[in-house]
Amino acid sequence: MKKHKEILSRFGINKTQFRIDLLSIFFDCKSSLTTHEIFERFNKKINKVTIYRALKSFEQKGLIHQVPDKNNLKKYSLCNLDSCSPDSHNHQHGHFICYSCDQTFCLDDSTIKIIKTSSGHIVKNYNLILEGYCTDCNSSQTIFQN
Amino acid sequence: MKKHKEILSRFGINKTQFRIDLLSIFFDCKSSLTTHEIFERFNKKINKVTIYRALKSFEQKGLIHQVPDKNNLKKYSLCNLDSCSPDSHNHQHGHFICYSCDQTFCLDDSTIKIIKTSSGHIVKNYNLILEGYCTDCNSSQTIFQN
DNA sequence: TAAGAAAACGCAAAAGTGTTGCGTTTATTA
DNA sequence: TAATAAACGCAACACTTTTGCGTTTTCTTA
Ligand SMILES: [Mn+2]
Ligand SMILES: [Mn+2]
Ligand SMILES: [Zn+2]
Ligand SMILES: [Zn+2]
Repeated sequence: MKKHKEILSRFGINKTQFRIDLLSIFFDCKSSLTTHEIFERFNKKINKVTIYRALKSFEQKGLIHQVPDKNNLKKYSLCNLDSCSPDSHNHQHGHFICYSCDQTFCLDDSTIKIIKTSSGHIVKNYNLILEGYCTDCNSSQTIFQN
Repeated sequence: MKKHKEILSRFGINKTQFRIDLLSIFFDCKSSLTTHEIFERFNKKINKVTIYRALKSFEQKGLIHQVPDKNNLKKYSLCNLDSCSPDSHNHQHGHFICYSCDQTFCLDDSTIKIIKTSSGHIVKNYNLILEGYCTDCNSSQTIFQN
């Protein structure tokens, strides 16, 4: 799509077919993506090293950010492209991790409100991790409801 | 120490020398520990597999809990031994991760206050991650202060 | 639009973390 | 003290991620 090419240019990334497709996958994705999930979406036609390098580049340029994952995998979500750049990622939002499907969802500011009082440390960024059962898993597995 | 042996018994873990030492390391540690850091503290005299299995056991029995880590490593901190057990871990506290030294600190309840409004998900647990510069790193690297 | 430079790519190898199987040792229980 | 269970060391393995290098593609600019 035209928009995706324009974004890659703006963030200083060469417009290869793979990177255009990768960006559009992130735009379509409601939650977050692991390397393996991306590999699957390309029907294993792309080299995994290429995926790793693209993700690292996207992250450095401010397109995507890592999200917490219970299985210690690298997992990424699209940034707010207005507030992130090669210079700095600016994230003040929470993440929801589903016990059942392991997906990580970004939560927007309206979903959570945080009030923090002081400690001895200098806080530059924060991330609230909520754990539980996502809407999809909850509706299909009422056993977990209480 | 006597206290550590008593705790291991109470949580159903055999009192081997290594596990006694491991527990006391966790008691001494102000922040959190990776497998590698534990390996170093034993001067590489202990097999890494033994460390992995001890950590898994400690976690299952309710002695330690995993904490978030920027490098996707397994990292653990001591639990509040009054509120955690083999049956369930009960954590509602935040963690502070230092950009400079990578250490993860547990924050007690008085440090943070969280108010969360609803989303479509069912929340079972939460963990607030604060990022920035810890007191030690901050005092030695004033360049980061602003 | 045709070089030349820079970025991205594929393949192979390696590094790093964590797991599993199995025989042996150590601790607990009775 | 003998039987049982837990913990241990070693070797092998699985898996994710990184690095090196030569090739291909994209970008720049003249
Ligand atoms: Mn970002
Ligand atoms: Mn706990
Ligand atoms: Zn789910
Ligand atoms: Zn620090």
